[in-house]
Amino acid sequence: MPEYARIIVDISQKNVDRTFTYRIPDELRKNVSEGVRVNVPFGGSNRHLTGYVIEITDDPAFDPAKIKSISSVEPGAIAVEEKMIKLAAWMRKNYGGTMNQALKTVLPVKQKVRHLARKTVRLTVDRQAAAEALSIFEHKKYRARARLLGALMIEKEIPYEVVTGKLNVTASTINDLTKLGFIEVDIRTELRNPIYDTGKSGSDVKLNYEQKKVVEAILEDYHKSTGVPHLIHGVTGSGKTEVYIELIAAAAAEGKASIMLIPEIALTYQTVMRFYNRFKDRVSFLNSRMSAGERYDQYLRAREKQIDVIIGPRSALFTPFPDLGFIIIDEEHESTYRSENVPKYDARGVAKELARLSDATLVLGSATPSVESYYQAKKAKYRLHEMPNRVGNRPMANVTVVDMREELKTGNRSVLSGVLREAIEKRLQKKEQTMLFINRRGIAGFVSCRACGYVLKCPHCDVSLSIHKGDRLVCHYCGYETKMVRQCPVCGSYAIKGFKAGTQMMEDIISRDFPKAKVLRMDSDTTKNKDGHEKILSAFANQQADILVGTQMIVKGHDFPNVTLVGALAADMSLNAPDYRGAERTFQLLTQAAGRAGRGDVPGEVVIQTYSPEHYSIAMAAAQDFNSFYEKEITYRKSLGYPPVAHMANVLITSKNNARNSMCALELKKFMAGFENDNLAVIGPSDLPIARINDIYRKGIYLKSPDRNALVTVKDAAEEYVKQSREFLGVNVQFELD
DNA sequence: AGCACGCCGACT
DNA sequence: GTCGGCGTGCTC
Repeated sequence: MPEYARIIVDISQKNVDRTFTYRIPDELRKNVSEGVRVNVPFGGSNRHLTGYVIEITDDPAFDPAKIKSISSVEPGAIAVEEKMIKLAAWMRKNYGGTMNQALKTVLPVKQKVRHLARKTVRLTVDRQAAAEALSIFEHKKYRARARLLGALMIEKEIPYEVVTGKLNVTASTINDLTKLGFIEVDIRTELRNPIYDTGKSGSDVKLNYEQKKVVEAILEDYHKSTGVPHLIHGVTGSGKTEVYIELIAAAAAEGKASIMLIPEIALTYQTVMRFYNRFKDRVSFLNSRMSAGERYDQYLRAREKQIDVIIGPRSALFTPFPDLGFIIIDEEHESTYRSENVPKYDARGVAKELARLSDATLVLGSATPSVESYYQAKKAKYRLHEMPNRVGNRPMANVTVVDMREELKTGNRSVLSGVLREAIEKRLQKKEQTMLFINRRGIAGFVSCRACGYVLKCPHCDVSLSIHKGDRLVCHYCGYETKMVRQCPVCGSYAIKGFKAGTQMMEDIISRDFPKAKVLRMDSDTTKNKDGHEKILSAFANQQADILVGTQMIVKGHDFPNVTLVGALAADMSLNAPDYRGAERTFQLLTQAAGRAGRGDVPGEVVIQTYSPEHYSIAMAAAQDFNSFYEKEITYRKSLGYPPVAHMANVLITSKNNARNSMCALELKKFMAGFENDNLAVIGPSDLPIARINDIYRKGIYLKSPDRNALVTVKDAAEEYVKQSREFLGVNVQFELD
């Protein structure tokens, strides 16, 4: 029977920002659970504080004689924070990590609050009165009071941290002087609004029949609070955004706010303006360039019900709206919805749980839904809405697949096929634009010796170094940088050269082959500085270039009315990725790329270059046939027991010590193998594709089971096992589910 | 953050 | 002696 609760008290101060252990009295036992708000005695005078239960445990982990008891459970409706803590508890359970890590993800507010509390200390009496008081204090040897008053006579207003820090004046002194009427503590909480009114009035958009039907269907469920998530499968250009806007407006009319997630890269100026024109200052946006303070202001505006909708990347999910209507996830198939950091959560899963906790409705939308989501829709766990037509019935693009093996046979050794070359030539003549997208995976710009084949590698990671502008070699994983070498360090040959990064190489080839064309390049290199994205994209939109060469990032989100040709190079590169999602990713990329062409009045043309034209992901993308692709893919997943038919967990074991890491991986595998049965397989340990990053060695173990809960059980047991075992000191074990 | 404890100068 | 400001350290 769990006896103790770990509690975080509601004081935003660094030295108490940790858990304290309290006893759970018998009569409260059934009311105390993770996320509940409680009252506890705290400190020498046992003053009453509220706190949040973070964890329930049997382990006191503290001198039991000194442990106090929870005095009461806070009754009433679920506070926003409480809901978020429940969400954190759920995330920890489902995605691993510690409760503290989960909390930090969910309550960024808590971290920022102390930086934001812009408190200042100000003099409230005139100079003469202050001078009089100062001389009295000095005479009486009241040093702290004298210090503060003296400082305030030079500077009328001083930040609170400076007073307690540099001036070394304690809160009690500040209190006393406040009571005596000499000073005042000023707390400023002015909220910034990142959107500026352009004065343009909102244009009323008329929904077409298809859009109206979807909106009505979703609202019907929404009003009935069925809790069923919705999946909108709408081709590029079918007008999903208008549907979202209608839903958000409908919820706002009832005083409920909505969260809309977008892949960060897709938050373009056009999107911002569309929402702004409709919702004015009742909409807020989040992005990674915003300062912590600005972001925190948006959270406050949400809590104060000043906004009806927030739009942002996956972290926007944790906006503390007291009353939530819709959670919308646009482009739900995007990989950016999976967090890279612990807890390695999937925003779609978290959104579903948050919707459940808030009695809100989840809406997923995509032109190429993820296999997981579509599978849920097929099983009637999600309600599916199809939007197969483009707004205004614009035609779909014509797609040509070029077999690069045939090109080679006919003597074309260039990366451009004859078909694509001709098509580009035609666009240049007609003054239309072209986008070339390269599946970058696998063709990074590594450096190798032509004489002995030696490849330059990062001294800290098991990856090859990439050559960058000038003669620098860079590791993409740890940021290690060095100068390009002239001579092979192994055989001494001078024939050591870099294969340029895919996009850079393409840019050079295009410039050589089409000397008259103006070319823009977009990849992680050219977008590194602030607003790099926006600059390149707007230059291209303003037709300052004929051809845009880039990585996957160019196929996402943007509308360029004058683009009539899209070329996909090395389309099959992502097929060879070492995981089961290769085909899905390839299909999605190509379909999205095809959606970029011909959005204007001119029908588009798409050329897909590949070495495996027969592969279903490429053939179906060319035919723009999602359903056939899905059927093939789900059959494949079924036959091999991959998600979403079965569930998987990746266990990542990392350590600075290679031998120890391998040993622990084996040890852990042995432990988990004890759970194996007909329904649960443990595979590994195995070397990861990158066996070392930043001098940290990495091993992987995989668990497979049709029952997700079975995986959670093993995960919990293994985490406990690792915590107990001394051998795992210095070895990090992370779990990632599906 | 806010409270108690112990130190130290000042005043009765 | 003792009163009261001040600084430090701790809070389950």
